[in-house]
Amino acid sequence: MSKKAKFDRQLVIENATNLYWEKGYHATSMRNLQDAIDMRPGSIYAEFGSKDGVFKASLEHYAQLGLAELENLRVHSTSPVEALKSFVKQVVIDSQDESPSCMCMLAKTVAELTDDQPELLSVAKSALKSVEDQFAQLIVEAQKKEEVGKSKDPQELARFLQIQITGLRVYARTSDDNGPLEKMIDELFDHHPFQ
Amino acid sequence: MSKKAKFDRQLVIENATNLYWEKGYHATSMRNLQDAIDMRPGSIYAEFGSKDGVFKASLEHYAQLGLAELENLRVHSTSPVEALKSFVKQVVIDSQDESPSCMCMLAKTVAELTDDQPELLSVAKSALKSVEDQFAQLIVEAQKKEEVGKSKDPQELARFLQIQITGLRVYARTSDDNGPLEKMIDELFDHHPFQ
DNA sequence: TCTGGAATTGAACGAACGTTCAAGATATAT
DNA sequence: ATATATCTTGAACGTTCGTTCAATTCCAGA
Repeated sequence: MSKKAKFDRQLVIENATNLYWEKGYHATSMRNLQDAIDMRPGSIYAEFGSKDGVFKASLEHYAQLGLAELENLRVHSTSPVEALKSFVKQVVIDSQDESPSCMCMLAKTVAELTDDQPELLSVAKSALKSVEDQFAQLIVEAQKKEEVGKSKDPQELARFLQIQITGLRVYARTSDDNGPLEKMIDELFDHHPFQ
Repeated sequence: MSKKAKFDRQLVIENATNLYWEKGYHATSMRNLQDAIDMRPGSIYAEFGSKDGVFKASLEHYAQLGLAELENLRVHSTSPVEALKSFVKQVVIDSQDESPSCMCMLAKTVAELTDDQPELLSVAKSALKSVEDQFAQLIVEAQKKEEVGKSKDPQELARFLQIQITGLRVYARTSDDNGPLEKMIDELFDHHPFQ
């Protein structure tokens, strides 16, 4: 019965994500959002409830993007370690030109928001945790293939990787020379704690 | 001749820094600031020119704080490497309870701001660079004392350290278990690229 | 073809934003 | 004691904020 919504929810969330990713939560206004997703306030509030609602949907979409990309690299690589290395290079190096921000949107959110926004904060934190868990799974696979020593704790290595990525991405934002970054990533998996 | 300003500029900047450090640039309003530093708009604008002016002064004050702390650890340690390790532990572990935010204010700023605020961004970036340069100096000292191999590039190690700190601090914000962090910091200087 | 219900629109709301400035207060020099 | 240069105050400015909602548009089912 009656009318069907005419906007494409997936596309709307994509556009919202790109805007929030670039500008961050506080610097993005509802009017910026209205322009970016081409919806009027009434429709936005009917669909998402609030500015926070759109942001939450964006965070979740962003996390899915990352997990999907990781999965994509996994199935297209023979080696789990190579998949991880490609992922790191992609987010640290390639994202500088191709993405709304060279920062990880989740890290950016965790850095920006305070406990005034507990729900958004917790969405970002647990999304980071899921990515870390996927890293750990890939490391388990790597151990099965003897690419990583079996005495290593996968969760520990995954945490290490997460920390490297965050540090590298922030650093990438402060510098315009990618040379050192490439080199650091190449060496990442060749030394402690990986080897 | 005539009247002297009655507010304590140093104290005002300290309070402003703590507020901006906690909430970030965009989430801090001039009215928040007025309360935190106990000044009325007229006086603030006479002294700092704008919200950006206060923020810039805060960034510079924050950077000086960090450099001073590093210097303090240097003169009170026999070993440069120990000074660096203490610094890392202080900013990553201790800052969680004692500071307005467990994030580095400079990294937080670099992550939050876009090129819409080129001057503030560049202040934050170059402050990060000065800290990195101080790290490098300490590493040169460490090399003289044979605590670090002389074949290593001090600037490279300094960059590595900067990246570790940033990564660790963001991670600290996502997790409430400091155990892994302590361990990672302890191991930081015992492996590649330091050894 | 008509109609009922859902989706869309955009003007409008009160609040808060960064900033200005005239009026008042105050310390110094004479 | 008075004059004056400077600092302080806080009301007010125009703008933008997140959000609401009555009016309108639109389409599926009869």
